[in-house]
Amino acid sequence: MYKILVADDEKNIREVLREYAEFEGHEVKEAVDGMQAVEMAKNEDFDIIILDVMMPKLDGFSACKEIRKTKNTPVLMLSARGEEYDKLFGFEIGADDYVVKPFSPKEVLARVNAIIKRNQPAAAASEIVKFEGLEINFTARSVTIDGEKANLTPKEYDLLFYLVRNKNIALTRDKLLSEVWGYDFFGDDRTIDTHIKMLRNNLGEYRKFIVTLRGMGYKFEV
Amino acid sequence: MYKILVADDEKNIREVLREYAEFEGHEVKEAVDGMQAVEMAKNEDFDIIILDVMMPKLDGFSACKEIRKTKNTPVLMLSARGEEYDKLFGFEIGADDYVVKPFSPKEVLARVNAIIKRNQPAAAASEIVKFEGLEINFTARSVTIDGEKANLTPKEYDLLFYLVRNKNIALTRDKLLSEVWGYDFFGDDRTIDTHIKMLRNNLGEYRKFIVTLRGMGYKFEV
DNA sequence: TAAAATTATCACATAATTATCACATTAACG
DNA sequence: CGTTAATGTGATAATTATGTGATAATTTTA
Repeated sequence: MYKILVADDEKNIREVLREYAEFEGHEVKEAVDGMQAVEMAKNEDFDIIILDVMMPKLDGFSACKEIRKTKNTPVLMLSARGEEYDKLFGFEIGADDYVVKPFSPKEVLARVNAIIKRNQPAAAASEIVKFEGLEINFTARSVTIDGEKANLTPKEYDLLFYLVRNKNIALTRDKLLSEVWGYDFFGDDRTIDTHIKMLRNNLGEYRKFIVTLRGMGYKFEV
Repeated sequence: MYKILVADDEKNIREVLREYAEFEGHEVKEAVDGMQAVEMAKNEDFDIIILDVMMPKLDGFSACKEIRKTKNTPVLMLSARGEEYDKLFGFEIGADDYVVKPFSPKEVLARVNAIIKRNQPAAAASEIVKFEGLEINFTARSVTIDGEKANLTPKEYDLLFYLVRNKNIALTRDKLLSEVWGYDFFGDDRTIDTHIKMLRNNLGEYRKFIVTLRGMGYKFEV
């Protein structure tokens, strides 16, 4: 889900883009002129801003320049057909892409997706592993169970992530304590057991991946 | 050493990748279309799979999806320049990275290494030995018998692991007691016999590897 | 600073493992 | 072949480890 700002003085343009974007699950805000667009862009973090070139109060190029002074939000410019010069100028001032009216909203959305992905290499490289319905996103530090977001505590994340990164490896309590709790933790071994218990409760049916190694510790087995 | 599957219908692509990968000490298998890639991926455990997007029979995306149904093997996609949407789609269906043709084999290998490192930091270090149908994984602290997971008790693991680590060496009861039970164990010699009995029961036909040395002790003989 | 959330510890319940014993079986040796 | 010593084995009591709910201590958040 992306947060998109659409700035255009034509109501029907804003609406057709909103309709398509919302259909794809994105959140859309609208601005009716360049000034308003700059204002909103400075106060909120958008994933992308769509700017019409011809707008009242402040044109698209100036708005883009202004926004770029404070933020690095990707910008897609819209303009009337044939204004080739505009296009070039658009790229010069740092627009990420350029679409000529009349456009197909589908194409605009495709470009929006392309720009955002291009600008967030982290999202593409995000480190995710999946074991059946258990999805673990190391980068986002999130876990989903059958698509549902799990709500783990920090220690539970740390413990699960360590187990998963060392999947299929027998881990002693000592090892877990020193790696997850830190070498300077001098508490009780059994603390681990309690956290394993809570983690298992949170993992539902996928608790099965955490196996007890009697007399030793635990491991994440897949 | 990684096990790599390269799936591409162009022979020269497969060969250049094979050459580089083998130079780095990896093992390479080839598939000439998507169907074959899926088949191979399901039957063997690769460390990474390199899929061309455009392949006969089954395209790279579909192959990736299909593989992901049963395995979590990392996938790197290859495609022709400019297919920007392909790239996005590739990430969407769970590819781990994406390289555009024409590529430098060096870059591909660098990415392969990066992906594998972040996916399995330790899997490559797994210490496993196999005697006929008896597989012993020291790292995972697990034993399988004809592919079936054995369920051993802690002492049974310790005893078996010690025997196997000292295979073909005669071990007296005293030695076993002090090494497996610990120097501070002052119990009965015969305790060992009982544990040998249970271990044998658990090993099924592979009990044959544990031989009795009358008047002495036991050894694991292969 | 108070309230909420998280974390560590404890105590008890439950389950699994272990050591020992008694008796059965086997091998070695004259 | 019979005797003897050693090993195999089933049963079981004793021990140990883990699961878990409750709660105290701590940290985070509002």
